Amino acid sequence: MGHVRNYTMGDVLARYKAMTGHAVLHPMGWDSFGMPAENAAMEKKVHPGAWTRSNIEAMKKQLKRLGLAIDWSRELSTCEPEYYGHEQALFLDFYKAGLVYRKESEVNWDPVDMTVLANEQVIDGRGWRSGALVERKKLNQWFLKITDFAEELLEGLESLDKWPDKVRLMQENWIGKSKGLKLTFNLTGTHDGIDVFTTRPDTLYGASFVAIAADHPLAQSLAENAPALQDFIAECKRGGTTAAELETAEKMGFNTNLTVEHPLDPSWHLPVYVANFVLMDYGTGAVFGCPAHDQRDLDFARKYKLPVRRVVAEGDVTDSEFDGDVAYTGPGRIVNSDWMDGMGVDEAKAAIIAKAEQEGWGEGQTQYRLRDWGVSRQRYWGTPIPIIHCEFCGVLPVPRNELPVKLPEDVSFDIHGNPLDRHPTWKHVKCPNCQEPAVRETDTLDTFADSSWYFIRFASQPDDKPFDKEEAEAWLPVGQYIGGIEHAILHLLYARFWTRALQKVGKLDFAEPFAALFTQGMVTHETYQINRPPTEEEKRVFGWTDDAATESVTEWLSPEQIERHGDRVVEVGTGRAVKVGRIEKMSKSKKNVVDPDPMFDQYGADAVRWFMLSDSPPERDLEWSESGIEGTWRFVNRVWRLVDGLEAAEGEDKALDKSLHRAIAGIAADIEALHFNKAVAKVHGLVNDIEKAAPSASRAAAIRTLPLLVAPMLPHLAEEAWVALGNDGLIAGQPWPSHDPALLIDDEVTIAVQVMGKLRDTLTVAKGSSKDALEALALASEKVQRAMDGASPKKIIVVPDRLVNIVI
RNA sequence: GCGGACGUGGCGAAACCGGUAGACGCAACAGACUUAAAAUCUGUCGCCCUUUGGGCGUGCGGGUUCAAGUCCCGCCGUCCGCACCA
Repeated sequence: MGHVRNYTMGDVLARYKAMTGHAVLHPMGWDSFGMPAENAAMEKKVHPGAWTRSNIEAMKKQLKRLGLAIDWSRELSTCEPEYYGHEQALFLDFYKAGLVYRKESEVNWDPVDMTVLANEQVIDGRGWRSGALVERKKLNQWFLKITDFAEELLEGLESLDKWPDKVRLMQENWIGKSKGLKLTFNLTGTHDGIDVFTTRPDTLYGASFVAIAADHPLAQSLAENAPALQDFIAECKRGGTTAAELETAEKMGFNTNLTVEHPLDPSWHLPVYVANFVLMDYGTGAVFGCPAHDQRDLDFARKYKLPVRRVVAEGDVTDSEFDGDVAYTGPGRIVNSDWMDGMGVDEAKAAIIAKAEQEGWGEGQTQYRLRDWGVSRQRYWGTPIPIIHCEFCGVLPVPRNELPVKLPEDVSFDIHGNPLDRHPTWKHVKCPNCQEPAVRETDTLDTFADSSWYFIRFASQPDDKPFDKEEAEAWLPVGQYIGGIEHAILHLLYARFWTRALQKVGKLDFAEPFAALFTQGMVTHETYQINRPPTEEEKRVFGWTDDAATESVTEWLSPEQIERHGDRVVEVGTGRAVKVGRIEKMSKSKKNVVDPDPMFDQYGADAVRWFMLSDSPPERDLEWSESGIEGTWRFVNRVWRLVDGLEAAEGEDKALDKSLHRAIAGIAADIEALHFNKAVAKVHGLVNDIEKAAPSASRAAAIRTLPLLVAPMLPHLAEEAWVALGNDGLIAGQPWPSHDPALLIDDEVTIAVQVMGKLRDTLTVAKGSSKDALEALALASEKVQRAMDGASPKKIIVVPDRLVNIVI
């Protein structure tokens, strides 16, 4: 249903835009590589390709029933070599341009299944199938240099004025530009130093330790002769790789017993720790800790009993000794900092950067939180990375005339690990340079690569290259992109990067792929659970004894498996009590899904479409309900009855004319703004007015116009109505009806009359009445006089055509 | 932990630049039609009271203003994202 909602919105817009004279390209494709297919292969013993293609067929059938005005001639599927072969060509273009490189990076490693796990396959620090404690392991992996574009991607956000502010802000934070100081702490008694990046150089006098990442070269070299440190580093590597896990893990440190000199006072020595909360990927992999003004540093300092020195005054508190467990990160005057005392935070930052640069122990630097895009996946169901590794010639691109590098079909998922790596023949090739035996790269590309350029392929799809520049540029950038908020950062940022990368290698001449973005809400439904005794099978598998087996198993139920008797909810058939759970996004795992097909059967596609557009604003979640779909079905029938019962009549109905012309203008404006729920409300309003009106020429005209107004939303009904009203051809080709602007203006308005801000009366007056006239009318009102209770007005506020407020 | 949002009747919501809170729909209730039911149609529908009137009301507590759902400050609650799900 989530897709149904998404595509219905796009379809309404596409149909409306066509009616208003625009050339519309409304294509459909399948982002069809990825883990679900491999999971299905493991669980159901089907080939990922067969599983994927049959899903696509089923979904396509469903979308066709929904009545989408889609140009199916441009359909594409990312798992077919006709698509991913071109992607491999683009990858090689990027490789040639220096936008691709290899480096070591950590993955979640399941030591039992001997396989790499995705973050979602790590549950509470354990592998989802094996239950083994997950470790972090380093592998050589491929990266795209998105950081080369960090500044551009940040600046580009400003031009995206048709994107939600929220998404732009999320991307801005993701890129995470920060200005600070990179400085070197000299290791006491040596000529070596530790480079540290800080955004708070103003707190340098509050430093009480230096911490380095477990992967930091210094930590690694110290560990060579220190088993305790080796153990500590191993400890740090336990657990997942996600930011949430790393940052919520308990702060741990290992004292190296080394010290560094404070750059502003070489006689002041700070201890050096290896710490689990310092990330090698960000900055220099080392930080200095100022506990009084950073929460993480404070937690760490309290745990290891390190000094906590206040260097920013909190209000008038300036004591050197810092109490409490909440760091102060707000503004204030610098204190206890020698020559910086009395400066503001920003002033101090600038001053110390200047001093560091002058004295040569540091320099001002801009850092980005954005990391390069790791595109390697140790999986089968993805685009093979077109690279060959030769023992003698090194890393070589696959020759262009050998593309596409196709996935082998004969693979098995019986044992773990990457099937491409295990395949007996696939990876063994001759080196294109020296002809000696060599091996293919067995990593495949992140599926985000597939979704980073599919919109270009929609616009232009020649056989011999990924796209034709002129043809693609004729359509692009995308005029309106509709997707879920879950894509706010990664997909949208990668696609923006990919487009820029194409621009850099000369394939395209624009930077931003999506001119306008809309993020729609999810379709949700209640969840249902029952407790039931275990089956014999479950007892056997889980080794439950008969005693233990009296404990019940909790199971999700689908909406068809429950029925209501008043307030009671029970399971169909068994009558067991059902626990009604939270309203959540429809998902197969919680079984709270509603299959569109039976709904099409029962109510028709138009009623389903209307439901998707009604009530909830499109950016918010929509709760599916049985009574809701019945309501929309009734409405579709009402429209049909109006058309079916049309009688020719004479005479003008001015009020209905106004209602019609307002609806024409209002519905158009709402669709343009993607306020589909408001457009639906306006259609309801018009239908109500038509039903109430007596027969007249105006009423007949309104009924004849109605199908055009609902055509983008209810295309099937509209076509039927069009024919029933005696018109030729398809309504889909008709222009949107025009409206008379004169009919949108009222000659009378109802204004509010308040006494002391409270509503006491309303008055209907001629539009544009003078302030004096409104004031006089308001004071003359009996209700107003009663409310004033003899008091005399002190002040009267008059907002023409709006209200009068009398202050006494 | 960091970042982002959201909170209005029984429910989904609307309310443009601060100017009549609750348009429109769902559910519910009453009535008409019917032998009956469904469908359809008509009406009621934020809460409270001393009911041609009045008081209260947009998560909670403050503030600004003639006037606050809307602006400001502080809370509370819920949801989403966090780089190998897509």
